[in-house]
Amino acid sequence: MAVKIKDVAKRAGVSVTTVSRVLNGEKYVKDDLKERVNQAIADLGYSPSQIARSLVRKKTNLIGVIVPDLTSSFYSTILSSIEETASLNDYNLLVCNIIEDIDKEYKYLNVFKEMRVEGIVIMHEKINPEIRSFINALQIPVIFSSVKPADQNFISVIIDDYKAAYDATAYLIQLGHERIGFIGGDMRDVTSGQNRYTGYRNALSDHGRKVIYELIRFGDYKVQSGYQLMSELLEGFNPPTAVFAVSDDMALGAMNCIHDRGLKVPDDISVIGFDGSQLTELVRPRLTSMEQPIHEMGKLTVETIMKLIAGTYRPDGDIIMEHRLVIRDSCNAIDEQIGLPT
Amino acid sequence: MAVKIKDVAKRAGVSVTTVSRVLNGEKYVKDDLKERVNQAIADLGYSPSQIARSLVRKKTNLIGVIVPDLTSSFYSTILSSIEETASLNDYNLLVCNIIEDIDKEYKYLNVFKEMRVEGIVIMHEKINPEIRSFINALQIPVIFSSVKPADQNFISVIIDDYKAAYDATAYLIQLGHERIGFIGGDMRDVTSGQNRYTGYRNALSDHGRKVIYELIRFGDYKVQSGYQLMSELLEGFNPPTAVFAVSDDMALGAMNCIHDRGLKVPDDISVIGFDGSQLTELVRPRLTSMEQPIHEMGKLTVETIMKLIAGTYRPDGDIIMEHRLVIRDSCNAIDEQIGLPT
DNA sequence: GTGAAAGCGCTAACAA
DNA sequence: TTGTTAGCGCTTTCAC
Repeated sequence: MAVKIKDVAKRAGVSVTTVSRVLNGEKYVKDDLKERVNQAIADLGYSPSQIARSLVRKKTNLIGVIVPDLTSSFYSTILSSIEETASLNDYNLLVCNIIEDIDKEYKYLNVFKEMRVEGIVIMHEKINPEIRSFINALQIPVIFSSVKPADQNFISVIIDDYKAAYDATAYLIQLGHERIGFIGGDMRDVTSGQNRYTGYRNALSDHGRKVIYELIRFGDYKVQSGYQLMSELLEGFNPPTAVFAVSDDMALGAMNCIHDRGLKVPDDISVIGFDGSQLTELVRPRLTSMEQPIHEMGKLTVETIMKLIAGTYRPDGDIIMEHRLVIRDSCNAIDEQIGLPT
Repeated sequence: MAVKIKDVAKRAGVSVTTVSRVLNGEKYVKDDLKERVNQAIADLGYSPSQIARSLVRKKTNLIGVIVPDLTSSFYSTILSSIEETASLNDYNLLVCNIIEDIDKEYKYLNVFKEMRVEGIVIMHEKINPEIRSFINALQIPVIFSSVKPADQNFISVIIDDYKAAYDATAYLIQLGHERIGFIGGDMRDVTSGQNRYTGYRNALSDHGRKVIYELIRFGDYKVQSGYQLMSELLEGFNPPTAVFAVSDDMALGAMNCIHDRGLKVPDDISVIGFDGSQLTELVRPRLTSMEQPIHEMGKLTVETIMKLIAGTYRPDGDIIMEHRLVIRDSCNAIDEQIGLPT
C-alpha cells in the first residue's frame, strides 16, 4: 500500500497535479499524458488514499448508522435498503449495532464525530438528554428512520403510527371481534409505544368498544416478549378472540404461544402484526400485518440525508409515508372462529 | 466542526504538541497543563479528526465487511457478532451488502482499498479470478467467515461442512429413514455446496443406503428456493420420508411447502436444517438443525483478523470450529411417522 | 516537561 | 494545458 501519487507522477513523468487531474476526471489534460498516467497507475496498482483526499476536501462520503438490533428482520431490511441507496450515491456506511447499550451508542456517536461522517441515521427513539444535546451540537444532518423521538428538532422518516394502529384495530373490529387484546411496546417510545397504543384505544372507543385493561400488555417488540405477553393473556379468565401486536416479531411470539398451547391461529384466536417484515410470509399461517413501506423508508431516509448534506433541502417537518394493511391468513371474522373454552 | 487542535492549544495557552499529548494519554504533561487543555477541549466541544490522525499514523481502525445478504438471519447474526467484537477492539465496520452483484463487490473492494481498511471479512465464496487476484494483491489481511473459497491462499473461519452434513444425514439414518431427500446449495460453492453434498452422499453409502437421485435438488440457500425444491420432491412418484436442507432458510421453505400441501412435519416428513440460525426456535415445529457456532465464528473472525493486523499471528491453515446437532421438533423416527400415500 | 517544525498523501489556488 | 506550492489537521522526531 506504499505507492502514492508522487510515485505515479514520477513513473509517468508528470507532476502530481496532472495525476490528480486524471484521477478526478478533469479535462485540460492532453490525451497522451492521460494515457501515460493511467498506464503508470495500472503498473503500480495505485489506489488514491481516501483518507488524504477527505482531509483536504473536508468530505468523507461516510454515513453513520445506529441500529438497535441487526438480527431483527425489520431493522436488517431497512439497513439493507439504506446500504443499497447509500452505495448508489457513492456513500459508505459505518454501522453501529447498539443493543440497548446507551454507552455504546454514546461511544459510537463520538466515533461518528471523529470520523467526520457527513450524516447520521438513527433507528431507535430512546434518546436521553445527554445524547440529545450531543446530537444537537453536532453540525451535521441527523435523521431518524422508522422512529420519532419526542424532541421536535429531529426529523424522521416515518409512517403515521397512530393511524396505522387505529386501522389495524379497526380491521379486527370490522371482523366482528369484541375482545381485542393488545401486545404493545415500550411506553417510553413515542412512535411505537404511545402512538400505537393510542391508536388501538381510540379505534376501540370510536367503534363503541370498551377498553378492557386485562387484555393489554406491554413488552419490548421481540419474539420472546410477544410469547410471554400472549401467555399472560391466555391465562386470564376470559382471553381475547383477537390480538393486535405492535411488531411482527411480537405477533410471531404470540402465534407460537397460541400454537404451543394447542390452540390455532386464526381458528381460535386471530393475530395481526405490525411492520411488514419478511417474517409475515415465512410463518404459517402467514401473518396479516399493518405494513410499513420498509424498503421505501430506507431509500427515502438516505435520499433525504443526501439532500440535507447537499444543502438543497430545508426540512419542514417529518416525512410521513403510507402504511398499508396486508391481509394474509392469521385473522378470521369472529363468526368463523371456533371460540375458546372460557 | 470547525474547531481544531490549534484552537484548543490557543485557548489553553499551550502548544499543539501538548494538546496532542493529553489527547493520547501520554505522561510527561504536568497536571495543571493537562487540566487546562481538558477544559479547553470541553469548552470548545473539540473532537480530534480521525481522518488527520489516520493519515499520519497510517492506521484507520477500519474493517471492511462483505455480506451476501443482510436480511438473512444467518448473516445478520454473524455480522452482529462481528460488529460486537470489532467494537470491543475499537475497530469500526464499513459494510457492503452485495446481493449476488459482482460489480458491487468489486466496487466495494476498491472502496475498502481506498479507505485503507486494515482488514477485510468476506462471507461468500463466489470468488472469480478477477476478485481473487485483486485480493491477493492487497497487502492487508483478508479472512473468510463461514465459507471457504477454493483458493488455498485464503484463510477461513469455518466448520467442517463435510462432517457436519455427514452427521446430519447420519442422524436421519439413525432415525430409520431410507428415503432421505437432499435440498442442496450451489455446487459452485465448495463449502456449502460441494462439501455438504458429499457429506450427505457418503453418509448414505457408509450406512448401506443407496443414493436416490430423484430425491436430490440444488438451489440457492433461500426460503423460496427450499419451498420450490421441496415441491419438486413432493411431486415425485415416491417422496422422501425425511429431508436434509443445507440451510435453515431452505429447511423453513421446505416445511412451509409441506404444510401448504396439507402434510405435517414431522408426522409425514422429517426435516433437518443447517446453520442454527434464530429461525430454528421461531418456527413451529421448532427446527432440528446442524448448528454452526455462529456467534463464536463472528467473534473468532474478528479476533483472528486483529492478530493478523497486529502481525502476532501466522495462520497455518483454516480455523475449524465445532458443529453441533441440536434436536428440536422437526424430525421423527421412521416408525413414528404416519407415512405418505405413495 | 514542553514546543517548533517536518510531514502523512492528497487537492486546489495560482503561475507559467 | 501543465507545474509549483501551500495547506488539510494531526502526530512525532528533535531540540530545548
